[in-house]
Formats: sequence, structure tokens, C-alpha cells
Amino acid sequence: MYCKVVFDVPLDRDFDYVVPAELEDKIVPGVRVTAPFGPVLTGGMVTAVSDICTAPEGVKLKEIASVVDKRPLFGSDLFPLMRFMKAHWGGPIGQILFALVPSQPYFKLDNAPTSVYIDVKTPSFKLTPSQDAALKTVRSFPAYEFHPVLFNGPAYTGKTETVLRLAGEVLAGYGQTLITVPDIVAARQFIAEAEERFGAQNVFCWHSRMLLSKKKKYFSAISNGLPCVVIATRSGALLPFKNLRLAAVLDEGDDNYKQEENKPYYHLRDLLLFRAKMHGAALLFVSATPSLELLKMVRSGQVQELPFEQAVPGHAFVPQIKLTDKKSEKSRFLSDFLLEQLSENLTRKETSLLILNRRGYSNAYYCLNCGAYAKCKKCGAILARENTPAHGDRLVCKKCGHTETLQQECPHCHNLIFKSRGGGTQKIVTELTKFFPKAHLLRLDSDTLKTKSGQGFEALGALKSGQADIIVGTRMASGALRGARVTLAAVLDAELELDGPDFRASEKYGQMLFALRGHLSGLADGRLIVQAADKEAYDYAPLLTGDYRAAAETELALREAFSYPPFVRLIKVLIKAKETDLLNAETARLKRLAAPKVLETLGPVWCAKKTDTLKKQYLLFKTDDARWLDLLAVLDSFVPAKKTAVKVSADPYDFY
DNA sequence: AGCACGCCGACT
DNA sequence: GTCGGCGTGCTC
Repeated sequence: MYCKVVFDVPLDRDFDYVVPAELEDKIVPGVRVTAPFGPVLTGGMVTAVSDICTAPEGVKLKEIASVVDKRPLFGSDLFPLMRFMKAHWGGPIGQILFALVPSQPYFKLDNAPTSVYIDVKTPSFKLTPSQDAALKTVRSFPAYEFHPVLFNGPAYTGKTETVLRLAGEVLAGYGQTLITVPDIVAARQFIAEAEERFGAQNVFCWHSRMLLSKKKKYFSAISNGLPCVVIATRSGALLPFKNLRLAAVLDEGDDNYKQEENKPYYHLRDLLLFRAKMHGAALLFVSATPSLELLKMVRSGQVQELPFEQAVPGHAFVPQIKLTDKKSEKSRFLSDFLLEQLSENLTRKETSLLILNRRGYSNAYYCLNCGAYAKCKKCGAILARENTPAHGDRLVCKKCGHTETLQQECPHCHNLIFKSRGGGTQKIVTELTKFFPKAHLLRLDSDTLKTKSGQGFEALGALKSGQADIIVGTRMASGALRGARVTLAAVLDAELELDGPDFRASEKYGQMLFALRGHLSGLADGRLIVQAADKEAYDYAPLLTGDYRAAAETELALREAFSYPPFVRLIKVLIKAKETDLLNAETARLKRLAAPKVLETLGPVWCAKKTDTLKKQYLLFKTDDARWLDLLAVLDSFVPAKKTAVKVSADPYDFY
């Protein structure tokens, strides 16, 4: 007997082995084995078994050394899922397979428990008509039938409550539910609520940085088909469900779902569409600000929309929204109107939140006349001022590495007088102390969240308790606003990012503004101030009326007109080499090879060089669904010349 | 990804 | 003379 084995290494192929007679009855597809691979014994997984040898001539087959598992760890959907991920996002099958299955040999399945205790508590308050309608619709889906829907409506319309009720019904019927959340820390209140209703023993909280012992316990239970409600970050979508009846994606439009750092690459939305279909489960996307990709699916009828319109009792407030510019006699950063409002909130002892959307722009150079930032002439990113002994005082593009002198003409008003801005949350805090010396000020950004004892955690607590006067944060703070006791939120100059290189900047900006608007409706007298240097940079009309769909439709039309996702698909290829000539030659060769499978190629774009030894540039391919697989195949089979390396990312989300 | 093989520089 | 740097190639 022979079998094919895929190893836990980033290789995109399987290897043939001879199965020794004593192992024949133990070898089935899906079990892990050890086998001599190159010079060492390596862990792998059996993908196929056969009586005839299909190995190419001339290779001497080795024997399987040992079998690790009594039965496959993952269900029968393992290989279809692997093939799906391969087809959608590419990458070596070895890497994909072992992202789904633990590679440690001691990681084994426990026996399924013989009894489970389930007691679902459901609060008895009256539901809104939207909640009733959504419940009725989802309940009407025939069991084991795939049916994707979008719960769409602003904050405080009871979307999450509806999800919890449906999860409770699935649990009571001994089924499995997956609920994904963008961030496990931010979800702790939701998790507590779920544990209260479903019993802590039936709620599995899954994220990447959990204890290995817990991981083993949950993985095994889920694989054994135990009834449960799994609350997880995006990696929970890869768990070995046996009896998945319901999957829900909370805050579907959230950025956290699109991280692509860990391999293999996959998009939660598309992956769950596939898995829910395989399992025949209901799939709920839940969001006040769904992604454009999802809205396009709603438009085409692939996903059914269930609107949430009425606010739940006690939260039927509409926040005031005011647009101001930056002109001020008193402060370089804060408008007079904003200062007035902050002062008023202070006397009322209410908490205010200021949001700056300017992670890397702490040394930006801006026009004294109109406030616009100096931009890179090559790629449009905001330039940073850098004064080094080697190169003196100059402006550097952090994106493409292009440098310019300080003599700049304002791209907006053609003024020639610029000033560098030490922005960032620290600077704003300093500025605020000038005006409100007695106020309790806190910073909330990635810096202050780095240490457990840092200010950031105090700020997170203060958002809920109201134990601070003014909190100054970056965009991540806007997500923490749900359920917070904040009556005034202000966004400072965030529209400037719209000129940046990210074609999704406008979508992200809109999602942030609408999320703030929604969160502020949680308390009476919520006010949102948008301080913009350039009020024309974004269409604020839909924000004032609270019509996210109108904003999204405008954006969708632009994406269609300029051929950007979700109307085309993108693949980014990063090429690295030591020598410029070699790099250029390989980039050109790759561009030529890919050309027949591509709608349009953008680039090559030079990347900022972190190290002087390696030079990098990237190509961005636009293609359509019809040629997607072909293009991936071309890129996967591209063998870079010596001393060069390429990295392919499908559906990229970041362009730095 | 590992691991080995191999061909060049600075040590006892 | 050889120890060890990492660039290159292979894994049934």
C-alpha cells in the first residue's frame, strides 16, 4: 500500500510513501504521521491512500515511520476547505493544512463526554419589530440549509441581542454556534453576557494568545461535535466544527478581521461563506457599517438584508453633529467651537473623547494658511520632516522613500509658508493642559497600551466609568466607545488621510464617523464634532442624516468607476533584491509574465528601504474572477532569479 | 521551513 | 592549514 503525505513545511506539494504492512489499517486520509523527510523524521498528514504507486519513476520511496492519530483531528471538510483556501488566496498547501490542524504530536483528541448540561436563560423583555422580524426570518430557514443574511442597522437597535437568542436556540438543540468578534479584549462584556445565558461551560472563548491546555480542550470538544457557543477572533473560523448550525460575524466591517500578518492569508467573510455552505449553517453578518464587499453581495442578492430600524428602549437618541474648520485665534490644533464644547463638558463633569487619525504623521509639515499637509510628489503620501546629520533638514516620504526639500508650495492654496507639526496624542494633551490646567487628561493609543500599567488601560476603564475629563486617542479609541459614558466626541483632521495611498481610506473614515455617531446615541445629549481642515474632502451629508447606505453607495460607485475592489480583485507582489538592476529586471519579467492574466498593472512602486542591503518594490495586479486562478498559478510558479525573492499577497489590505 | 553541502575569509 | 560565515538546493 502507498500513501501521499503533506508536511508541516511551506511546500506546495505532497510526497509518496510506502505504508508498512503493520500500519495499513491505521493509515487513512486526515491522520497525522511521522516519516523520514530529507535528512530528518518530520510530522506530516496523510492526504490519500492507494494500492498502486503513482510516484514518478526513479524516486526511491521511503516508508512511513509512525502513525500519530487514531482518527483524523479535523472533519471530512478538511480537504475541501484546504482546496478552497488554496484557490482563493494561494500559498503552499503544507502551510494551509497545518493552519487548520495542530502540528504538535501530543495534541490529540479526547473522548467525547457522554453527557452535557445545557440550560439556556433568555431575558423576557419585549423585542422591537425589527428584532422580531429578523428572528422569524432566520428561524424559517430549513435546518441544514445555508443562508447568509446581513443584520444591518445602527448601534442600539438590538442586533447582538437577536444573535444571542438565535445562538441560544441552536445550543438548546445541541448544535454548535460560532460568533466572531473583532477584538477579544473589547468583547469581554459580551462574553460575560453569553456565559450568563448559556452557562460558562458551554461558552468557548477562542483567540490566538490563549493557554495551550485550553486550546487543546476546546479544539477537542469542538471536533467531537459537543454543543457549544464559540466566541472567537477571526482564527476561530478555522476550528474543526462537526455540527455548525449558526455562524455570526459581529461588526463585519471592522478592520481587525482583515489582518494578513499570519499565514495563510484568508478573509473571514469569504471563508465563512464557504464553511457555512458546507455545513449547511445560517450565517449572520452583523454591522452598522458593513464592508463594501458585503454590500455588493447584498445588492446582487447573494446575501439577504434584514434591516434593524428601531432603537431599543432607552437609547433612542440622535446625536448632534457639527462640522467645524480648524481656524482659531487661540490654538493651532483646536477650533474655537471645540474648545467651547470641551469647556462646557468639563463644567458638566462629563467625559470627552478626541480622536486623531494620524499614526505616523507626528512630524508632518503643514501649510500655515490652510492647514494642508505637504505630500509626496511621487505617491501622494504625507511627507515627514527629518533632520539627520547625514542629509540635513528635509522631507521624506515614509511610503516610497522619495525625498524633497523644505521649499514647498501648498498643494491646496499655493501658499509657501509651511510649519512642521509635532502632532500626535502627546502634543494634543500638552495643548489641552494650556486651556484646561485642572482637567484629568488621559492618552489612549498603541503607545500607552503597550504596558499593562500604562495610561491606556486607565483610559479604557475611564471610557466606561466616566472617571476622566478628556481622553485623547487614535482611531482605535473609536472602537472602545461602545457603551461608554462619553457625551462629546471630536475627530481632528482625520480627513487628511483621504489623500493617502490607501484606496480604502474613505471607506474606513466613513465607518469610523458612523460608528461614533452610533455609539453617541447611547446617551442623551451626545455630540459629535468633526474638525476638518478641508471640508470638501469628504461628503458629510449622509453622516448628518445617519444614512450609512448612502455614503456606501457613493463609495461603491467610485470603486466601480475607477476599477477597484470589490469590482476587481487585487494581488500585490513584493520583490526584493540587493541590486537595483537585478530588481528592476525581475520586476519587469514578472510583469510581462503576468500581463495576459491581468486587467491592469500598477507599479512598480518603490518601498521605503528599512535596510540598505535589500531593495524592495511592489507590483499591484488588477484582475477579474475569471482570470484569478490563472494569475495566482502564474505567480505561484514564478521562480525568481538568484538573489531575488518575491512575496505574493492576494486581496491585500495594506499597501505599506 | 529545516538541513546539508559547498565555497570563501580570518583565526589558533 | 581548518573553523564557520551564509548562499543554494533538496526534501518521496
